[in-house]
Amino acid sequence: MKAPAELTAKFRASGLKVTPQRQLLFRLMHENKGHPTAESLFSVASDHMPGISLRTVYQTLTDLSSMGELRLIDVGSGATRFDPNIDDHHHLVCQSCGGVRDVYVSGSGQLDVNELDGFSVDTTTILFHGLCTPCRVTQEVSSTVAEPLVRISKSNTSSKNTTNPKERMS
Amino acid sequence: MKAPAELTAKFRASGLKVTPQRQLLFRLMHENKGHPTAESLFSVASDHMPGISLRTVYQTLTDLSSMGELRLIDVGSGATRFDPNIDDHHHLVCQSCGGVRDVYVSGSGQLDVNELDGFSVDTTTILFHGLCTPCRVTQEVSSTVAEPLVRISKSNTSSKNTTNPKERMS
DNA sequence: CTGCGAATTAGCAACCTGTGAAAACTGTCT
DNA sequence: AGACAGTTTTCACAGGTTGCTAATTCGCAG
Ligand SMILES: [Mn+2]
Ligand SMILES: [Mn+2]
Ligand SMILES: [Zn+2]
Ligand SMILES: [Zn+2]
Repeated sequence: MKAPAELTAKFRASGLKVTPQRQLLFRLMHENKGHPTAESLFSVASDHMPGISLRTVYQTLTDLSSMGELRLIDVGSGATRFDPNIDDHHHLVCQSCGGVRDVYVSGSGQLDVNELDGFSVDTTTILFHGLCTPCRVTQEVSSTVAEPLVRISKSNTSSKNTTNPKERMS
Repeated sequence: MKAPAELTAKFRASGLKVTPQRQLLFRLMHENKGHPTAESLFSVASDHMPGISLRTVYQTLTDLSSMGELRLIDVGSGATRFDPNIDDHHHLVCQSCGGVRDVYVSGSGQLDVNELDGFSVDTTTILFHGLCTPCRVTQEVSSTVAEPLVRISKSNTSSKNTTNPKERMS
């Protein structure tokens, strides 16, 4: 995403006003290396500017995206994610923690598609679903240790073992 | 998706009962060549069995999907779509009418991904966004005819020209 | 055939994400 | 400074999906 100063100029040039809320969001997104949801960005923005509304966050983000300064991505996790990276890239999505990471793919243009049959492709989005390293590790551990086959114990010790990798894939 | 008879067996083997509702849904999905939403399937099911509940449709579809007989796909159009085709395939999504069509892609395994960096890929989903033939045609037409550059006319003839291709891509 | 436990239904409530609308507010231009 | 158009905020609400409960039905193992 462009720097706040450039966005400011671009907004004004488009007849859009540059408000403190927008400036804040310009900055937060510009500095952002991840793929925040509106809600998570709202939460961060609220720390800097209490009182800002979620509606404004949505508004500004969709403005930015329709100006091509931002990409909207949907990894199927419910909420739309906003991507400050507008390079041609794709995403890794961890099935365990939900983390999303950028990935650059070569050869996506040479995909052999059958029965295109008149359909004209505009953009291609690729999602790689799998496990990020932290999640894969904890999974391996818990699978080697796994299930003590129910030894003694009177009341099945409620297995609240939903391992929480707390990784940073945002 | 497997045939109703096989699903019946599989359900019973899993200790699930085979009710008329489930049988109907087995059949409707088995015969389905598209990518229905829960709601649209509910609507069809209701014709055959008035009184069936949307809740049951959701229930059965998620049962089927967790048994691997069905795939859940999210093309970003709001509602989850249920795909009876569990072959390894991908989708064309029309940006104009929202239609979804199957497409078989070769070479998706040989995509060169940079910085995989420990992430282990399980499945890859590819969405080709673009225009289906009917939509492309009406779009071309309306763009060659398009915008008479405002000639005379007193009141800009309200361009209610949102062309409705009514195609069958479901 | 019977009985038990599962499944369905109806009628909600709740959740999440996102949008529409109205009223109050404020950036920007002159 | 003043006017006006664009913005923010708030609140309501829609769409999709799941959760819950109670009452009833029903599949199916024995
Ligand atoms: Mn990205
Ligand atoms: Mn499909
Ligand atoms: Zn992970
Ligand atoms: Zn179309």
